[in-house]
Amino acid sequence: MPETQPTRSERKRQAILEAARAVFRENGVDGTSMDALAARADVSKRTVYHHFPSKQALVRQLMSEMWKKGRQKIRVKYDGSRPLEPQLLTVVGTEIELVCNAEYLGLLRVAIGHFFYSPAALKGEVELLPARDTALSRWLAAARDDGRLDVDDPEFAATQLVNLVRGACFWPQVMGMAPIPDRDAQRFLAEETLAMFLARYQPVAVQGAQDP
Amino acid sequence: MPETQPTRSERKRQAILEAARAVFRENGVDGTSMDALAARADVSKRTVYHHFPSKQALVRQLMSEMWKKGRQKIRVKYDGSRPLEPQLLTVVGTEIELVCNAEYLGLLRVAIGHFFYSPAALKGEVELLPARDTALSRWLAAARDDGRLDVDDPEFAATQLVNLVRGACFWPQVMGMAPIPDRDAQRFLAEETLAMFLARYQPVAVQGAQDP
DNA sequence: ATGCAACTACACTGTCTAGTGTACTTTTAA
DNA sequence: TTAAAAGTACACTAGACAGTGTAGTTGCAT
Repeated sequence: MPETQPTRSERKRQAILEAARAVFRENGVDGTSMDALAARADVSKRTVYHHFPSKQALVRQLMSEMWKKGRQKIRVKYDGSRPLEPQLLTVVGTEIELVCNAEYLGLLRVAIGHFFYSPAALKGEVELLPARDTALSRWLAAARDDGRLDVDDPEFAATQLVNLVRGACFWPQVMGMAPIPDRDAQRFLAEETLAMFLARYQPVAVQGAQDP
Repeated sequence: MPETQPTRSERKRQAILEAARAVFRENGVDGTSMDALAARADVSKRTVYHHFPSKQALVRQLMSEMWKKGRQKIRVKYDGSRPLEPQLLTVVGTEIELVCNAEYLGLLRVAIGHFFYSPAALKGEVELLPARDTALSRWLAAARDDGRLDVDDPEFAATQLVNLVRGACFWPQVMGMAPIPDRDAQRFLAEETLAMFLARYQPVAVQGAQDP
């Protein structure tokens, strides 16, 4: 059988969603007419309305896609038996990876642009990120209770950490003012972020090495 | 003479600008009709068009106000004869103050919302901030050449510094997702930012104190 | 082949809004 | 006082756009 498994209807539907992702990211929801969207998807406007009852519904579909993506791998479990640095590097690396995902970033841009003037709605849509914050702050609190970090306020420290990341590879990209960093730049950012964070919060070694 | 010095015309003009600042910040330029704006300014729509030939012109006026505000006090001069910490604290404090100014922040929100989908225009309008970045990175380079900071890449270090600030008191406020921090919170942020930055980049003291 | 669901072209409605025209009133400056 | 400048109310034009109605066409499963 040829690779074109999905039915024509399904293909059209995907073309519409694909076009919506692209054109909403570029010009915004309000900046895109349904006529323009249909043209971009190479589909008649009537077909768009066949698949989605309204523009709002189309937007909601994209939002729920994004929401699913954002929920992946929040698991950050503190492990007292493993050295601190590689654990934290994994956490930071995961955060960077998520946020450097082109499709996720694009959808987030759509959401932020669309809800810029509805702070309540925006807060709701973007609060998958803060959910990660609290996971991180719990991790930090665990490390502190274990005597391996010198943080007074794990919540504040967590926001410092994510601010170092997001300032470099989230906000500029959401604003469309900088390209997504490549692998090397991501690795560099992770390492430097970790270095700064540990310089601030890792207890000074009392005598010998902590991890032999 | 009574305190009402300015002419009626001037008062109307100011009322229009004031209303524009408020209503554009809340609902965006595109989300605000000229009728709504006139009503908010308690002025007839025709009067708005007496003072400003078009909506665009009104927006431009607000942008140029913002631009003027943003240009103030970029002077960061490295002084080899003064201790490092208070100098840098001043720099960080100034950055925080600017960015916590309600009116400036409001105008920047208008600009960002308005130009969100015109990255080129947005870049132009917001690049007063990056101008500050390079001033800061020159400062850091000077401190390094003086042997008082251990930075390899002053530009990167500068963005780390401003990211710590902006992640806390710029982006959330521009997005309308957090209130402007009060004096105490600003001071706390400045101190913690400085502490983290110096923990990372201040050379370890070789023997005695560096500043007696 | 045939019937149905999906698709297309296109005309159309209703609403919103930037900006204008006009006739009249109020403020201000000479 | 008076004339011009500024302001007001309100009706209006023109364009954009979400969404609908319709009549006819295409793809596909039986």
